[in-house]
This record gives sequence, C-alpha cells and structure tokens, in this order.
Amino acid sequence: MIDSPFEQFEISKEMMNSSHKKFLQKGEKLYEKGDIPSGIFYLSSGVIGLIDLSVSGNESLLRIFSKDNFVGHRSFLAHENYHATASVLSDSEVLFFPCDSIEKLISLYPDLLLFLTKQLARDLRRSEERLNDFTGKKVFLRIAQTLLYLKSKDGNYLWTRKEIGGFCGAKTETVTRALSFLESEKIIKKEGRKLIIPSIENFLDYIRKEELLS
Amino acid sequence: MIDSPFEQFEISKEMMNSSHKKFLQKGEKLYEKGDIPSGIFYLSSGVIGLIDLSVSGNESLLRIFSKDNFVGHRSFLAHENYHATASVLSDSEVLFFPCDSIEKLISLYPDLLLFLTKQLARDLRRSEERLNDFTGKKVFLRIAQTLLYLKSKDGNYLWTRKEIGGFCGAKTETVTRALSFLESEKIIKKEGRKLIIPSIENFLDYIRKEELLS
DNA sequence: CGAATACTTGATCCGCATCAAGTGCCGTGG
DNA sequence: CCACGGCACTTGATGCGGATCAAGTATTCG
Repeated sequence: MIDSPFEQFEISKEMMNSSHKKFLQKGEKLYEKGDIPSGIFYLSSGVIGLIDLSVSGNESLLRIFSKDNFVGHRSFLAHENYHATASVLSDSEVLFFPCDSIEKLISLYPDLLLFLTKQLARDLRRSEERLNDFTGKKVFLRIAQTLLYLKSKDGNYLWTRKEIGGFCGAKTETVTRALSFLESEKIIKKEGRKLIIPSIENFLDYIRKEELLS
Repeated sequence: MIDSPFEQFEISKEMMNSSHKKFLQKGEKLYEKGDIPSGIFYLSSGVIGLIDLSVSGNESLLRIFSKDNFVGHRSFLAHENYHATASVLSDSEVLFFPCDSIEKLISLYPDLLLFLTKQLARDLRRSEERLNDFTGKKVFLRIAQTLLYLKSKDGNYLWTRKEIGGFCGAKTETVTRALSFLESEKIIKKEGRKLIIPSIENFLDYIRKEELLS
C-alpha cells in the first residue's frame, strides 16, 4: 500500500467542479514570495518557474512546473507563506482550488494527499541532489545536465540562457560559453533560438565521460 | 483543518510497541545510499547526518537529524531508494518502524501522514533557500548562518569545521578562517573545541549588517 | 522601423579552493 | 605514565574557475 497508482494525478470531473480556471500570460505572477496561500493550483498547460532573488539581486530558478503539475502545494502543506515567487514563463492555463475545496478533496480522495506527499519527497531529493552538485560539479557539467532536465520538463519551450543559469547557479555568459562548446563538440545544435539535442544517448555518454575526468 | 497540532510528533505507548529500539555508535550508518527502505526511524537521542559524496569526492551534509526527528521518511514516502547515506555523528538511540507497522500507524493516526508531509514541505523550503544562498551569498555569510542553524539543531554537539563546511559548501580551511574572523570580531568565542555564541542578538545583527554590504 | 531583450565573445579580476607545513588534542596500548 | 598515531584545527602562499565588465550582434515585438 501507500502506493499511489498515478504518476500524474488525474483530475476528475468532480474535482474540476470545485476549482475555477485562470489564464495567465507570460510575465504574470501566480503568487509572490511572502503571500499567504489561499489554495493550490494545477497547471493544465504552460510553464511556470519558482523564482527567488538573493540579497545581491541574483535570480535563482528553484523549481519548474509544466503541464499537469500542482503548484503552490508546498506552502499550503507546510502551513507557511510562499518562500518564493511563481512566475509565468509561457502563457498558462491553471485550475485554482481554494483551501476549503482542497481540504474537502483530500478527505474525499485519500490518494491525493499521498500523491502530493510523494511529489514533495521527490522534489526534496532533486533539490538535495542539486545542492550536492553545486559544490561537487563544475558549471559546465551542471549546465549540460540542466539543459537535459529543462528539456524533459518541456521540450518545446525556448529555454533562455538566463533560465538555464538560474537553475544551476551560472551566469548567462557562462551558459552561452558552455552551449557554444557543446555545439562545437556536436553534442547539441542551435537553430535560431531553439536548442536541439540530436541524440540523448550521445549527450548522456558525453556527460558520463566528463564526470569521470572532473 | 489540515493543521497538525504538534511541532514534534508525540510517539505514544502504542506506537512504541510497533517499533524496536536500536543503539548506534558514532561512525555507524543507519542506512546507505542506494539501499531499499524497509521502514522509517525515529531518533530518540543523538545526532545523525544525511551525507552524500560528489563524483569528485566532495562530502555534502544534506540534512541534520537531532532528538525527536524522523529519519528515512523521505525515501519511504517517495517510494525511492535512499539518495544519500545516514551517518551517525554522535551515539544515538533510534526507534525503527518497519514498513507494515508504519503503514498501519498512518491509517490509524491520520495526523501522522500530515505531520510527515509538513516536515517534507519545510525541508524542501530549507533546501531551496540553501540553493539560493549558494549562488547569492558569500561563503563567510553562509558559514555564519550554518553555525547558527547547526547549534539550533543541537547546542551541545561539537560541530566540526568539516561538518559546517559540508552543510554550506565550504572547505574546512575556509570555515577555520571564517570562525577565526568571527572570533576576532567578538561575535563568537572558542573554548577548546567548543564554539560559543555569547549573544545570538549580536550574532544576528552582525549577519544582517554583512548581508547589506554584500 | 526602432526599442528592448536575448545572445555572443574577449579581457580582466577576485573569491575561494588547493597546496603545504605546521600545531594542538585525544585515545590507545605498552 | 608516556609515547604515538591520527584526527581536528590553523595559517600562509599560490592558482584557477567562473564572475564581472565591456562592447558588440541577433532577434523579437510593438
């Protein structure tokens, strides 16, 4: 038991009824750091980034949400205010579940809480793996891995150098250099602003090889 | 609702009955990276560190567990193998709850799952805040903050330079330098191997001041 | 078309790691 | 009891990875 059958949680018709739909445009904020949660969101389409600024004005991309991800559940379940800002990266369609309906849904569908808990548990692992990478891996490797990860979250979205860097702790110039290098090694291709990975296998082989000699 | 009344989960007599006690000595491992969870642990006394090594042999201290913390719940709830090693930092007394009893307990006491979820949610915030600090804050500031945090987890344990550094991405030499500097500024005192913060207020003021001019 | 934003490339700088050579400090066994 | 081996810590000298600065070009959008 304690095994939610879903990797992606199915939003049933009944659940839909206790939510309402919102459309958000690139650049808008779903919520801002410090705000008090009034419910949780479910992203039907689009890309949303969880962003925080450091004292020195550095912009970190903490987490990425794409199609069929819940958003804002961490703060809700922690009973905390938002610790970062959810910024819309590409036009999005979002379902909003106010606190009382999400509470009702959780008691109605026990698997929902298990699902959200599992998400948190996995996000915690990913975050801690990144923490480990920040001190143990060079930027170039982190950038390559990040590119792969972001592509897996949304393969069509045009990830910018700034976003890639924000996710793995690199400046845009550094990302540019890394990507140009990867292109010169024939590991990726650039078509206009689109980044293409011709062969994931080659890409992974390259990363593994680089990891050994670091 | 969805507000667990406990900050620390009370292990009742009945719960105790479905666990068994283990004693572990400094240096032993509660579990190792890659192992399959067979239950979760509850730390009655002692200090345990969640540790991971990078490819380059770098040792990161991902999370710290002290008295009355659950340990190993993340992997259990994520249905994943352990992503890092739980290493005993000081002699510990641990309660072990095998999978089947923890599952029984969760269905018996619904607040238990809510409590664990809340822990995960808060640990995720802390991890993401650290991620942000790694790129946005200088080592000296990270070291000072880490000292404060580790002291809050266990004020008596003699935290080593290596542990402080492992938590915030610094080498032991750098930690030594930072601590010596803080001592010269009268923000901390050293008595043998023990680090003393004479006034938390002064310490916080100092950190805030430093943050502004970074 | 012009303005704003994304990207590129080279030159320089500096924070922290790395290397090196110590000094305590503690536990263990003869 | 002291000798010793080992680990934690200290301090200085040096090096390098990636940030920063600067000066562009390309691309998108109103």
